Amino acid sequence: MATGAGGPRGRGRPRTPGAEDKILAAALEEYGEHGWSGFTMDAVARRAGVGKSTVYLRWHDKDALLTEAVTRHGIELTTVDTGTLRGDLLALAGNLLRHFHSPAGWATIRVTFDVASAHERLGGFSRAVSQVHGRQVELICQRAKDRGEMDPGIWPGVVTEAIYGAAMINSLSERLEGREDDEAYLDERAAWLVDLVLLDITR
Amino acid sequence: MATGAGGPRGRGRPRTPGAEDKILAAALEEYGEHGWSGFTMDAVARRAGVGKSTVYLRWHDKDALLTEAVTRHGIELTTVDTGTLRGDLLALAGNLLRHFHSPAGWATIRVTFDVASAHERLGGFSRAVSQVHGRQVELICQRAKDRGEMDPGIWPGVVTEAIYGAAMINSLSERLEGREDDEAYLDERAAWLVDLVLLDITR
Amino acid sequence: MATGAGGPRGRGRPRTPGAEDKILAAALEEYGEHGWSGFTMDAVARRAGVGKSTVYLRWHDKDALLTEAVTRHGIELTTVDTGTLRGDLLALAGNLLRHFHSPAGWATIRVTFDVASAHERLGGFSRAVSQVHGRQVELICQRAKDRGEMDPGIWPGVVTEAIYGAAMINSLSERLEGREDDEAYLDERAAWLVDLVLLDITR
Amino acid sequence: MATGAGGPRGRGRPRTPGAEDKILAAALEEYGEHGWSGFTMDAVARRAGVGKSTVYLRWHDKDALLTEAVTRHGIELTTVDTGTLRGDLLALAGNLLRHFHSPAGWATIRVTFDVASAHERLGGFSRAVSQVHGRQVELICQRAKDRGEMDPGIWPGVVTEAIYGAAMINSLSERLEGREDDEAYLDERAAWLVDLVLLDITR
DNA sequence: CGATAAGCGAGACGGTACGTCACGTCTTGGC
DNA sequence: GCCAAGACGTGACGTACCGTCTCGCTTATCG
Repeated sequence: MATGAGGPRGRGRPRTPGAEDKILAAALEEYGEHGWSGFTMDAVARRAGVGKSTVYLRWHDKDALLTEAVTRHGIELTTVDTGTLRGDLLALAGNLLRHFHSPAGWATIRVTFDVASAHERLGGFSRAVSQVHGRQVELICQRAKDRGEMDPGIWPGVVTEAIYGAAMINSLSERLEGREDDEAYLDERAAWLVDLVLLDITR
Repeated sequence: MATGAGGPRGRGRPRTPGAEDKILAAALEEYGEHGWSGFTMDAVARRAGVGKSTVYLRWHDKDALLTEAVTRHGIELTTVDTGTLRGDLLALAGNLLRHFHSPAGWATIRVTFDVASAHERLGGFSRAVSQVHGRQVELICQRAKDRGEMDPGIWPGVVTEAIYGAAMINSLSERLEGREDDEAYLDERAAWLVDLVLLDITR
Repeated sequence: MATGAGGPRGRGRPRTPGAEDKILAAALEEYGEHGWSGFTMDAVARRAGVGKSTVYLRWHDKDALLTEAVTRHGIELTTVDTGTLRGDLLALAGNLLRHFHSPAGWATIRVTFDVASAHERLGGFSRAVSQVHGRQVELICQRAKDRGEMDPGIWPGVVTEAIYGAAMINSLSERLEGREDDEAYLDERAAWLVDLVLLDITR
Repeated sequence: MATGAGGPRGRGRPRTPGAEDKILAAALEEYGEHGWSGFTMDAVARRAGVGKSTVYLRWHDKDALLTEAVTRHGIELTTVDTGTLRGDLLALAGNLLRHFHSPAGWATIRVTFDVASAHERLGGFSRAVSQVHGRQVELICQRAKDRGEMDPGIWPGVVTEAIYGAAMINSLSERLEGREDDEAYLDERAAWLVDLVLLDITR
């Protein structure tokens, strides 16, 4: 992961400010267009208009770059406090479905699976994904529990797995079948999904 | 995909019968051990004890080999007729969870996601996955409908997506957290999942 | 080298009579067109209209085939008894120049040089070339000595080397310069060459 | 042929200075030890201690590398001004005989013949050989003509062909017969050859 | 005549080298 | 000391050819 800003302000030329964002964006675009094979560091550097050394100065290798590129965009997921559990979950599920249907969101999924396959280096990324994504659901559940909408004994992971799993499989099957994006359909699926989850946790 | 059997019985030396299976098995093992990067055709050929030409004679490139290796093993999933919808779904969910936790099953997922990302060549594979996996659920649902256990108006795709999505996300989260396999836990999850689905389709 | 005819007349199907000549001819043509690199056994077999096994049944490997193809054609060189040393040498030199300018003759030279570079297996070929070519000159010289035209003390090798070396370098330089074949020029060169040799051996 | 030195001084890392010489030397050694077959680019790169990309960056393919390797060493032939035509020719003939008996010189011959067979790409190499080798003889002849030792009407090519052809055939026949190198014999042959040429051009 | 044997065209086989390409590192001059 | 450019050593890619092998077939001799 890139060395965060700040630091003791070294002596030489400072790192070009916009470089990191340009590179991360280029990485995501390349990954989206060409997939893992066909995703080359040279192409990323060329597309970002920087030299390879600038890339390798910030990320140790290909995996690290791609992982962070994907994490950054996956992290943008936010939730709103609508006042009801159903409203919160509806917003989350809708965002998630839309996210997974976007190139960046889809890339997130793929990288997550790749990372989950490599036992050695999953530390940072899995933690990031688990925490960032899981945290949102925990917040929602906590609010619901505070309001008395939800049994305090229920583990929020159940909700997380249900929503994320459904969104993932939905996105996958649509892609396999070549279906087109359809906002109304996504909303409908979100509603169906949330009601199912509510049914389950109040069962 | 390898040229199917049969044909007009060409004139030259026939292709070595066992070669394809050996190569596919070697491919799966290599993929399981080393992941996509680190999966090399030379290693597959060496492990299978064949020359590279023998591999490339059957599969056009790395992707094609891996795709078929994974499809073959993903296709082995079968179901049993236990006499009840719940029993059928329990067997399916249990098999699926165990499958996705195995190296070959996990590889299936990864390759499926990769294939779903490449719009050009998903034809054969996505059809295979959709049909083979979807067909099992359709059979189960048809039997349930015949027995009057299930409302004929329900689209089996709902069941498929729920079970596969849950199995997938479950396998993913276990891997991300480094959890170990646990038969009892898998059975418990399967039961929980099936009951959720039943709750949904009888809602 | 191919097993000559005759033999005890085995039991199985006899070797197809014309095959050897077809293969040798095809080999020479391939060599002439594509050189050593680009000279492939598959192409030879295809051009000759036979299977590879038919080729390998007769020659142990590529070298052996090419060597014999070239030897066969190099061996066709014959001389005539014109009654005078100068006439005999003129005929020989003319034939030789023409031979080296033909594709087959040029191939002979190239293969000879290749063979001369491989110390292990030059046995058969070098003997063939030395004897076949050297023998002609020896015969001419013997007749000349018998007629009293030539000092018996002169080693015929001198004549051989002079004529063959000149013909070889002549052919080489013409090729390097892209000059076209020219019968009259060849005859002129032959005459000049022979007179030079005569000058030398009567010196 | 490798891009000559100089140039506009590009921006990236300069090509490693010694690499070309190391590679050319390694190529000659490999060729000398293993001949054309058995001459592999991997082995050349390994022996030179460089990567294959470094080789292919400079030479387009195997032929180009070998051709230049041989040209470089063939070009080293120089002559001395001994003050007499016979002395100059003796020195040249001696050098040439020794050159053709050395592995590098012999390789020059072989490659020259190969190049002379490929009509497409003989441009650079044949010109190099013709000019470099022919130029030496022209210089010798010019000096002889200036001194009045040689009829100005004689074309120096006659001398070139005679000396080079004799040296070539001599080296070839020695190799075919497996004769060992013998300095005294080479000098004797050189003297005999030069006297023959002198006899001819003063005839 | 049928059995036996070898040649034959076709082409798959295990290897190995080809020439290309990407990785991650290193080395310039310029900023 | 960061940067763009690009050469470097390494190693996998997918192709092509080597020399061997295994088919089904043909063409001979021998019993």
